[in-house]
Amino acid sequence: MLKPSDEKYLRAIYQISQSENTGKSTISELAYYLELKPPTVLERLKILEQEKYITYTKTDGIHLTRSGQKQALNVVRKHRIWETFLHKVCKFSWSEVHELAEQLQTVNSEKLIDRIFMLSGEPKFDPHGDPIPDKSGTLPASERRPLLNSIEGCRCTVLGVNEDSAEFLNYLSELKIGLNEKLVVEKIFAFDGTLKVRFKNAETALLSSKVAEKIMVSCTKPGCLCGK
Amino acid sequence: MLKPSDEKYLRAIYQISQSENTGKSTISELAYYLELKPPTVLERLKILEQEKYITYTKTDGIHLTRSGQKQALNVVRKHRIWETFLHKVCKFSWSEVHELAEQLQTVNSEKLIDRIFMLSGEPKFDPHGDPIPDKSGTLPASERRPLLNSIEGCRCTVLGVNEDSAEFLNYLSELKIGLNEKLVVEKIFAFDGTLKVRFKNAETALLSSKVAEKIMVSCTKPGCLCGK
DNA sequence: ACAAAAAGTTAGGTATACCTAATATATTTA
DNA sequence: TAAATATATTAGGTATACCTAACTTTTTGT
Ligand SMILES: [Mn+2]
Ligand SMILES: [Mn+2]
Ligand SMILES: [Mn+2]
Ligand SMILES: [Mn+2]
Repeated sequence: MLKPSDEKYLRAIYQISQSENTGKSTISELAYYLELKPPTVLERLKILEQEKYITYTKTDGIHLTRSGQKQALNVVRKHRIWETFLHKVCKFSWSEVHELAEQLQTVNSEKLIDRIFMLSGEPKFDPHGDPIPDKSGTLPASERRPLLNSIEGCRCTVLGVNEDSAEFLNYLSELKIGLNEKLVVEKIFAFDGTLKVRFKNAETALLSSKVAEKIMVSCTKPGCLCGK
Repeated sequence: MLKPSDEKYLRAIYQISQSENTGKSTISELAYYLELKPPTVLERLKILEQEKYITYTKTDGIHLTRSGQKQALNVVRKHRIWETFLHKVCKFSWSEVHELAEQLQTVNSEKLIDRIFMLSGEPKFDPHGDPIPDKSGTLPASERRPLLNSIEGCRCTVLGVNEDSAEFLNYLSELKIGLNEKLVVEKIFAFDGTLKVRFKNAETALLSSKVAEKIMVSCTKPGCLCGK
């Protein structure tokens, strides 16, 4: 049985590997993500390596083994189910659920996860639009891509975000960007990559490339070239 | 803010003080209850004493201070609300909820407790019949007493139990004793205090004094002398 | 009242999970 | 390519939460 702290590490490694296109993570990234210092992380990685959940070499970085991947997906499942439950059933806001789910995900009962998943209506995606793995670790398909990869004219639906910090999520509220929001990419300013988007209600907003990179969307304009 | 482990100690001290009629607890009782060794407990008590949650002297045992009592009641509140939620909303059985609630009670969010309390229908008693303190620490009134204190002829309703071990709760299921069950004390055998009780459906059971001591009831026979 | 048993206490030890400071190794960048 | 910078590693330290073994004090039974 995994310790709560193992679960944190494996989920973090999984998340970082996902957001990087390299599929790996490094000690300093992990340390930053977990709010720990590099020596602490290194020490722990050695144990996770002994336990065969990861491989680590300086040159190749940190990779999940098959077994580690399976464990990580299970933690991700628990985390996202709790987030969904908190949002749908307990009526917490989009930006409150992550922190609470971090605490709740440590509770050790598959039966409990099953029940709260049922109570939440067994959805495929969490309140941030992230896919919920099934028990075998399979993720439901989606055509998510960063809003940043848009071309002018894209009609997108906001599926989720790639960052969980309250700071970021509150900023999105400020910008009036919410889950399942539809928006049109009206203009892209080549100078710094800023996007001008228009909402359903005809209001517009300017999004920096830093923000647009973290907003995950699917394009709904038929025949759009954004996905190449 | 209390550490999870402080909360465990304070709840344990509260529970023991309640079940003893002396209103205090001792190191070895606590150690037994928490499944720890006496030196571990002693070490911790010194810290809890420094933090002004308890007083401890060898002669007088362990007492909660006013502040400790307040904290303890809050933990009890969280614990019993989780138990209620697990039973009523998640459909866990009477005997499963305690262990899970021990894990869940450590989660730190008053708002979450409020929400799940609401989802459970804001009841006054938990699935074991124990009263749920309100936010100020006030317990709803009830005339609970151990079944053991009965006299022959008592008509009782089972309100709860004084022990949470799965072993005990499963034994009760075996004996067909459940919450809100009505029973009549038909005979008390002076030799060892064993009680013969009769259920609504006319079946009977023999309960050892050890079991009867832990079953909490209220007597519903008008003018019964059991309560003196 | 005294021996035996129980409860409490002290001393010293382990494992975990974190840290800082110093050093070594890679990677940038001028 | 050499210096500057970033990243990884080693060494050694702290706090917490547990333990056993040995000793002391208190309670209990005869
Ligand atoms: Mn999250
Ligand atoms: Mn999420
Ligand atoms: Mn309980
Ligand atoms: Mn209970």
